[in-house]
Amino acid sequence: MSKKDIKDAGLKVTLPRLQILEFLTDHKGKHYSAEALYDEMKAADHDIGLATIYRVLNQFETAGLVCKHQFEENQAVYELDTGEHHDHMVDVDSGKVIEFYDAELEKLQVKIVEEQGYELIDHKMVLYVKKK
Amino acid sequence: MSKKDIKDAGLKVTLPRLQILEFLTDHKGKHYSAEALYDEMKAADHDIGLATIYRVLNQFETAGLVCKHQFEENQAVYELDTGEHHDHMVDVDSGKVIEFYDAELEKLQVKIVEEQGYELIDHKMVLYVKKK
DNA sequence: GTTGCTGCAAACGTTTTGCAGATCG
DNA sequence: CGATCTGCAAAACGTTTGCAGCAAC
Repeated sequence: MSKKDIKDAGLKVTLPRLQILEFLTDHKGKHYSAEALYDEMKAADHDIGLATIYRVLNQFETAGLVCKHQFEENQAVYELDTGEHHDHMVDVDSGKVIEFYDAELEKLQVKIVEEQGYELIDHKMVLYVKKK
Repeated sequence: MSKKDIKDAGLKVTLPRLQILEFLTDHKGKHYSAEALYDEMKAADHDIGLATIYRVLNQFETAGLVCKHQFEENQAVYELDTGEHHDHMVDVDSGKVIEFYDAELEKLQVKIVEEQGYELIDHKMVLYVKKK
């Protein structure tokens, strides 16, 4: 139902937006940098400029269609937002990203911030790991 | 014991390095961007080029003398590494950074990665919070 | 037809680098 | 004195933006 999602975001349903959203939908759980997505689009014979990729990803992020992460400090990556919150571990050897969700961890975070008199708005968590 | 730390890192004890390390030592637990540090050095009448600040911070990070964090996605900040691990929460209204350590949280992370057959190498965690 | 979108190239802010001269040991 | 370091300016990097033409509705 990608067209509807774009429309609901108050955006025109254009070819670049459809193609990007379709690609991310077909690759749920995978993470792409703007540049990587640019190459993927080119490989699929979709001629989209890099600037458009950035613009569309930002719009999609605002609309809650994609999530943006910063696993490496110099480049952001994006993935489709499926609505199911999860955190990530990155295998430092292979670069592989593993998604996980841990209810206890989520609860603990709320507890920690409340102990300090705060309310949890958002969090960022990446575990860097290595195969045993 | 700042001179010794610099020497132990295999670096020459130069004025810029001493002045930067001294400043960070005098401001434990505070976080500075390279640019902010540059301004602080200028304010203290220490004429250090921005490129040198970056170079020295990178060398200090490699040597384990300072920690680098990415609270906002466009600018890294540095703080003295006191050897005591801690995580951070950022007040989204004031920008204030609060350090905390939670043993349970640390244990839980190890448990989570071990369940997946991994070993925890490092982690990155920032809680974005708001006063209640 | 009007509005909003796209591509291109140029601009941006942060960080890195090449190099000639200065400093450390 | 030799090795390393510094400052400067220029380059590099990922990302954003201005603008003229194009696509969507």
